[in-house]
Amino acid sequence: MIERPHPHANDITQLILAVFRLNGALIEAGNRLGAPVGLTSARWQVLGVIEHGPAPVAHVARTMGLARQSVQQTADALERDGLIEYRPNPHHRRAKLMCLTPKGREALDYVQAQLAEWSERIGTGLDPEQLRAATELLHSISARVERDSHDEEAS
Amino acid sequence: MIERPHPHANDITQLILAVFRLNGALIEAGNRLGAPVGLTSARWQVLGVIEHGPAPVAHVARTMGLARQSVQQTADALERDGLIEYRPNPHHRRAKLMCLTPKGREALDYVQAQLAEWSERIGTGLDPEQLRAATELLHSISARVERDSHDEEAS
DNA sequence: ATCAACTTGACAGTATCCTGTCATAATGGT
DNA sequence: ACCATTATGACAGGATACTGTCAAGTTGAT
Repeated sequence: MIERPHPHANDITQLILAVFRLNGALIEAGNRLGAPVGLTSARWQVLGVIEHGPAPVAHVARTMGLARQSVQQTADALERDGLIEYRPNPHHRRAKLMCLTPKGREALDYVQAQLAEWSERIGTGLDPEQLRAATELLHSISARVERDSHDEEAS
Repeated sequence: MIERPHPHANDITQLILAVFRLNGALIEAGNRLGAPVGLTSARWQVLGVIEHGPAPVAHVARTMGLARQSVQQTADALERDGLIEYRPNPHHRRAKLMCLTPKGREALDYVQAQLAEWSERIGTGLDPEQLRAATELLHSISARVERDSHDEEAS
């Protein structure tokens, strides 16, 4: 009799705990990384989205998979700190464009340089195949979890 | 010439994004799961820790890897909702013990039953070997990230 | 026994995410 | 041209995490 793959609930639980833990560690690392230029994970991730061209808040939110309002808060903070500025949008009167200021550009450059070094430190010695396999597995689980949530809410 | 495993920064970035996405999906799923009995992910996870015996807030926080103060807020909310109650601790006058009330027990039972079904739905068809391999990889990355953060803060 | 160090809960403040709601701007079908 | 729908920013409020600080309880070294 051939056993169909059927993981114990425990295998999944362990993976979930590992995801929670890594998530926390990554956010903390991101905060440390941007701290010298006054950026947090949330803030430099927003800057990264408008790096190659201005965009309205709602567009950035969609790109990042966050609520419009969350990004709005972050963006307002970035404006207060002078890292971005809002400019009129020729195509939409309400949806002002978020633009990097020189100060924002400088801060983002710093973070990206730090991030490159960090990736190098973290990644050396890891097997690229395993990384890609794990990434694929996580995606497939995300898809299942999201679909399951969606199905339940429909029923 | 044998290539030493040396992942592109991109492989790591992709894994990080997958972790963020799955983390979000899991929290949302946990919230949905406990909603019928008024529990969120954060709350039933706390209940789970004191399931097999009362414990003070600080102990629960250590178990969960959270700050004492975060669990305190959750615990106070659980007490307001009548799911736990604080009892005097014979071994420590300040550190009151968090105890499940019957109402809390009932809610936790419900969540755990739901969780079992959920794990079943999510887990079927996944390869246990891959799950364990991914878990191990995530742990190893967590360890690297945490050690890296720790080293930087020391220097 | 005393005192320093640690632990604990409490309180204040902050960051980041969320939902809900509103008015205004843009869009598409009739 | 009109109107319903959708998109957007603004504002309010809540949940979950954090740090910092304080006073009180506990513990251990001397």
